[in-house]
Amino acid sequence: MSIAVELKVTDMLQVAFIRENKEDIIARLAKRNIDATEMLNNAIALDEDRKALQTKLDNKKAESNSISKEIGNLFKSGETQKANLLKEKTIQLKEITKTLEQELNDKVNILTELLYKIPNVPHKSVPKGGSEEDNEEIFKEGEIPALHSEAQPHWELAKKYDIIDFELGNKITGAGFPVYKGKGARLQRALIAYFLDKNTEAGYTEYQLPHLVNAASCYGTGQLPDKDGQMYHDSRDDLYLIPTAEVPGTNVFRDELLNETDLPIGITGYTPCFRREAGSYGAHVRGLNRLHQFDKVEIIRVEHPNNSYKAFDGMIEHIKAILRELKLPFRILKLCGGDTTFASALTYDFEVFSTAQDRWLEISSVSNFEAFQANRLKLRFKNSDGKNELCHTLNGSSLALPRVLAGILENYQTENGIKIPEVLVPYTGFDIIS
RNA sequence: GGAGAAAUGGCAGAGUGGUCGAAUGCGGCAGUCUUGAAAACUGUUGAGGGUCACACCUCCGGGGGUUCGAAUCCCUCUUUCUCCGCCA
Repeated sequence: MSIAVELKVTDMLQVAFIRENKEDIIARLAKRNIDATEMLNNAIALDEDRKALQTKLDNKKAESNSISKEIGNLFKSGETQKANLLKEKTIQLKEITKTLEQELNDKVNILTELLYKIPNVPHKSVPKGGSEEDNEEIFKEGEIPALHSEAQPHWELAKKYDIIDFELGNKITGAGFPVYKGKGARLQRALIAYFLDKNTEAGYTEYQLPHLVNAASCYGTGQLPDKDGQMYHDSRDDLYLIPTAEVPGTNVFRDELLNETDLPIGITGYTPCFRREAGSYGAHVRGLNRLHQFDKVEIIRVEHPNNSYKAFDGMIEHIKAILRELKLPFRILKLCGGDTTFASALTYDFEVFSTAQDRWLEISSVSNFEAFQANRLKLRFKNSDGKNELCHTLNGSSLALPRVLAGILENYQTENGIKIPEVLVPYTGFDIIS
């Protein structure tokens, strides 16, 4: 199915932006190691064609409209013969408009499909780079604990204390679908409740969202067409299992026209996330490091464009505060162009140090999408001039469960068992797993 | 699953073939009044394409059809509501 048909996209706002900022866009997309010159030129050329066709068609329609009006008047004044003569003429016009319409449609489809493949333009501050090697560490905090000599990675601990069963998940579903048991399950639930509480305290409204979404929602946030194949898809009903709460959460605002005073909006929600992770394998995907199904609490913001980067900073501080409370050593990376996701203009990743694995684990990703998603979502607000303007959208994990859990298990392990971070004890009801 | 009703601008809600992009109300914006605000009154206010600006074109849930002409008639899909049935 064509994308344009799926989404009824007629909005060409993006092309106007491309035309005016072509050089700047090319320079910035170069940070993603993409040479967009040809793509942008194509888009502009296609749009020129589109306009020409549109004008031609419009003129034919105008002609046809005025004749119809005339016919109406002739019938009223009883000049039937004249009217019938004119009818002949409109029939010819109809043929012409029909072909033009078809041509225009095809053109729009090609253009729309092209536009959907252009990723967001990175923020000025984003470093150029092709892979995670080029990410910039911009912040680091917390002490890396000195573990006892028998310290183990979390998958060994999970087995030892019988709190996560990877093999059982294998039987029931397949690899990457672990089963949490006993205190493991309880700890998981505690973390979810704790994160949601922290987020609502910070002013986010809690939502419970659908775990399956339609294709339009996936286009809205940019998972389609970019991530087709990475999502689980039910072809019978053409629904996708959500890869993140970002998709249903941001699509709450699809096709909305807000008042300026409605902004900012912040929502939070817990959902499981489903990812096919096609193509990933190896030692780094052991245990909880990479799963097909995992839990995550997400925060999502809709902001006035003038305020979105300030809001971004606020989200970073919010997540810092949570990690401080959990007393986990963490660092923040500014992602380089190549590592920044398709829809994002600026992304910071939070990583927790896993002492037993001696490596950093990504536990949160905070992004400002600027108007990229809003353009696809048709999410606008009426500004003080009375004009409709695109909002900015942001989101971040607050937080992703499995690796936080891995970090806790590994960093809090002692010879007597795994201690529970103080702030979680009210939620778990126990203070050690032994 | 069965029967019926409905889908119109930011919201509510009129409109059954040309004079309808669409009454009216609310909301928004501007003004009068006020020290300021509220109330009241006056004016203004759908979206997109296109243009230097006009003109012009498109949009009344989606798609298709009838007609010279469709918000209005027909078909179809989707969604919502009411009643009945079933059910965690």
